[in-house]
Amino acid sequence: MLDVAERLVQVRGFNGFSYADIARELGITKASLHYHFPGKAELGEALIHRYAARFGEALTEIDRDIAGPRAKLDAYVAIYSNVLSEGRMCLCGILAAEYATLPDPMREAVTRFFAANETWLAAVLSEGQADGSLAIRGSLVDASEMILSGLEGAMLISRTSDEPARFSTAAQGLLDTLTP
Amino acid sequence: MLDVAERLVQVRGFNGFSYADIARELGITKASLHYHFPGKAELGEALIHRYAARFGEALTEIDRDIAGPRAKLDAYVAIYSNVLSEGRMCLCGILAAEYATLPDPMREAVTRFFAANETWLAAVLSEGQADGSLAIRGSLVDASEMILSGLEGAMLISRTSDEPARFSTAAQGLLDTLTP
DNA sequence: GTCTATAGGCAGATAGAC
DNA sequence: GTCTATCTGCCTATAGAC
Repeated sequence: MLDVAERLVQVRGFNGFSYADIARELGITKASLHYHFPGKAELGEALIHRYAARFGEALTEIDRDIAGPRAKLDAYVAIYSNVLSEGRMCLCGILAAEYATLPDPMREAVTRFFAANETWLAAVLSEGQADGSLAIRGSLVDASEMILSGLEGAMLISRTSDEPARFSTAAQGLLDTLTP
Repeated sequence: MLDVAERLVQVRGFNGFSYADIARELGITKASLHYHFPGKAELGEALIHRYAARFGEALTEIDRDIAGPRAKLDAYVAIYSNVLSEGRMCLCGILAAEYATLPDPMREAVTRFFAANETWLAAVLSEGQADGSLAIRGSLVDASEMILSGLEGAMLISRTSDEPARFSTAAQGLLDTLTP
């Protein structure tokens, strides 16, 4: 159920799907869905928490399995690429667009997701700066924000285009600006 | 009426407002709105066309009044900053997030808007490359896509944060990557 | 151009049986 | 946990008077 809802949000947005859509795909009724999540707000919160947790695990795996700041950044971009390959937007990216219409708990969860990503990015950039493999102009925080923004924006725009490679070229161009 | 609708879309998204919202703000009835635009799809199309036309004029003014590629890019970023200062997202940026739910004519208009922006950006970058004031890695098209994506993404993310300066620092960082 | 009135449908949500 | 049945409210949209 969360899988179906997640996909619907990532493709159509939080205001672009209904309980009826989920119910139809699962072959159950809307009423059954309300048993698991009393309201759409609670469902939304659960979706973000699960997504953020999974994302956090992926970042931990990168830290554990991949050596070298640039390789870590490439792996980070690969996470986004995988999401996009299914026609999906980043869950929190699409929720950011609908931010003004979201209930408070969802807003806070979205904000936390971005903050966590920037913290991780800043650590990788710091590592790259220390070993000389990356050249960062300005502060680490600003550079992290720029990368996160650039990737979210590239996902957003590339979904309006019919060129699937578009995201990858934009993302690579972004990372290449960090090459000494 | 278009002004009110435009603001509602930019703040809440196309699926996040209704005819009733516009009617309430204008002090008229929903039925009156249908006289001007038979359906929401037609209203949406009109909004994009007007927005794109206004944007195109702003780009023409930049070309006419501002000398130097970097100064032109700064002026380009300033357009985005002004939009964001009112808590709004770029109209086509927020529509890109809802792309899967949009009627075909709106999709095409959004796609054209981005293409026009990239064409303009590529011309400015080309000028900067020719006079040596900008250093572009990779193709002009790729660099243009990166800038457009970066700005749209920075708008998207900065609206989830309470730091108003966030967009500007990300945008400046993006442009600074083009400094020789 | 704007109104009243209303249609028809779908939204999120609840009660209560099984 | 899932169902049927139902509610209330809002959605887009239309007909027809002024």
